[in-house]
Amino acid sequence: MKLSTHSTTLRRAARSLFGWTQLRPNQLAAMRAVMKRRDALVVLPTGAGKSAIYQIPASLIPGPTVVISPLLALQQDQIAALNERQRPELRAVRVSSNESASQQAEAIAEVREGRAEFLFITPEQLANPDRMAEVRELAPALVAIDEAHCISAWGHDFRPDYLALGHLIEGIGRPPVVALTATASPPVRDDIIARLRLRDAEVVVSGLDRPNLFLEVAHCPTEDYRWRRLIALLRDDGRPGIIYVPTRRSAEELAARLTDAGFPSKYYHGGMPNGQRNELHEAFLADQVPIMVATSAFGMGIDKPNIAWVVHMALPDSPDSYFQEIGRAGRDGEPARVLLLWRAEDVGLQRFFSGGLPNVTELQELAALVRSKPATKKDLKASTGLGPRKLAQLLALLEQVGAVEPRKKQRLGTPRYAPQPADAAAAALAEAERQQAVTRSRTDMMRAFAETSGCRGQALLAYFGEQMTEVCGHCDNCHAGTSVADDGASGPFPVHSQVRHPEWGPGMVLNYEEDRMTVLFDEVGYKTLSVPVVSEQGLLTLS
DNA sequence: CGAGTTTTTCGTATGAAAAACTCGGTGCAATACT
Repeated sequence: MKLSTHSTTLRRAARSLFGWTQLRPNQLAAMRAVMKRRDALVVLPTGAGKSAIYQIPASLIPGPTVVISPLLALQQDQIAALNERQRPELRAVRVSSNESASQQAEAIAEVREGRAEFLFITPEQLANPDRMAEVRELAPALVAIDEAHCISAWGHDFRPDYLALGHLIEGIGRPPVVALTATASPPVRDDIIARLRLRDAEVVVSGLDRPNLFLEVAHCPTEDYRWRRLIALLRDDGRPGIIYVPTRRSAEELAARLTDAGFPSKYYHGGMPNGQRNELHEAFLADQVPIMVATSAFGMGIDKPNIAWVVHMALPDSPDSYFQEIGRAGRDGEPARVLLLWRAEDVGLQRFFSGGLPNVTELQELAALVRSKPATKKDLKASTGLGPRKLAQLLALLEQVGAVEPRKKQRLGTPRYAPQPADAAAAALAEAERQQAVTRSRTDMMRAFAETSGCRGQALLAYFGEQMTEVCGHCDNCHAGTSVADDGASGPFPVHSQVRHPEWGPGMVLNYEEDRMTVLFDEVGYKTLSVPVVSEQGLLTLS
């Protein structure tokens, strides 16, 4: 039988390459999809041997593998881990702005000549047409997208090349694609599949519940109370942990204050020099920094098993970020605490981060400019005087509404049946409003999580599309006895069914909790509705 | 959006209150310097 042949081969390779005597059922299922050259989306908690899902099949499939990974520091760790094994079929190289031109050429040559299996690269590199052609020449047999949730989280404004990944993969010959992440709610999964243009993808999702994490939330009326709760935890648990703060300044101030108070701490944020960041990262992994006070920059690639607690000193922007950040605790399986200390005022900052709306006139002028003559970003920057950040945001929006498309030689042009600039600008603004509504509704969901008196494990997993029938038993509310068992609470529409609201348009039913239901609407984001009202007034219809 | 800081305002002068202003996350790559 062909399937079992793959299984045997995979098991053998796992033993020979990684010394593993067995593979978990989810790992094996995902690897088999890759062996069959099927596209796959894999959602597994970190530490569940996610990288091996592409690495083991890659070692067996003829032809190189392109690994698209978002952070250079993370790439470096992954490459080091592979090359440490000293196996030619696992050898990894990369091209990035960190390498000189000759180093880059050498890396490409190694892959071309079969001396290396893995080519690590960023979306930004692939967006360069020369680079894309070079990679296409290598005839990659597989593309792995690491930290695939970044597509959804970063595409819109932060790193726009993430939006174009589907296009970029087609540009290198469109081999089978395997996308991997530790966190992806059902809408995020849909977004990843759509943007990567995965075909008939095998979706592997494993249990997301983390029973050894004790989930705790405290509403803090004052800053002083927040501080005291933090100190109480630190006195209680001397093991290493991470404190997440919302701003760089608060990272520096809190680390100093804690150190003064007898809790030696370091701080970490994106505004620090790279060398210093690397040193701190390494020191933390090596148990030399007991307490790290950090912004969200301290995140991906922190694979430290003995993080015993994670505290949030403000409401995170979304359950997606929150889950990602608390997931770093307790990887060794030991009991770990996660504590969210929040104030209603925290929401203000998230509002700011969710950004202002673009100017319609600027959008229209930009659309007209590209229409008059295809231009590079550099040309557009010169002729509009817009900053690079803003320009990229406006262009991404115009591209999404079909008013701009990438052309050869880094140029941007107008598609054949593109809307007129005025219409394009209006559509782009509407798209920006929609994105903002969805982003803000995620913050609403985060706040709802903080305010619930029900089971937090259940609430969090429901957000990620997992329906728990029992209470989690490892959160403050379960402990206090206020969690209500979700006895298969259900309502008029099945979970994950598509519905339509007269005002909010189409949406997806996500879960039921007591007499409320959560629906994710395409246009306005997450909304919580009362089930009796929905039933009595016929608010929703199946679509 | 909102906290924190600076400037303006009132006019007996002082300093207190009001108003105005500023700042706030995540990283790639390439560029401009030493």
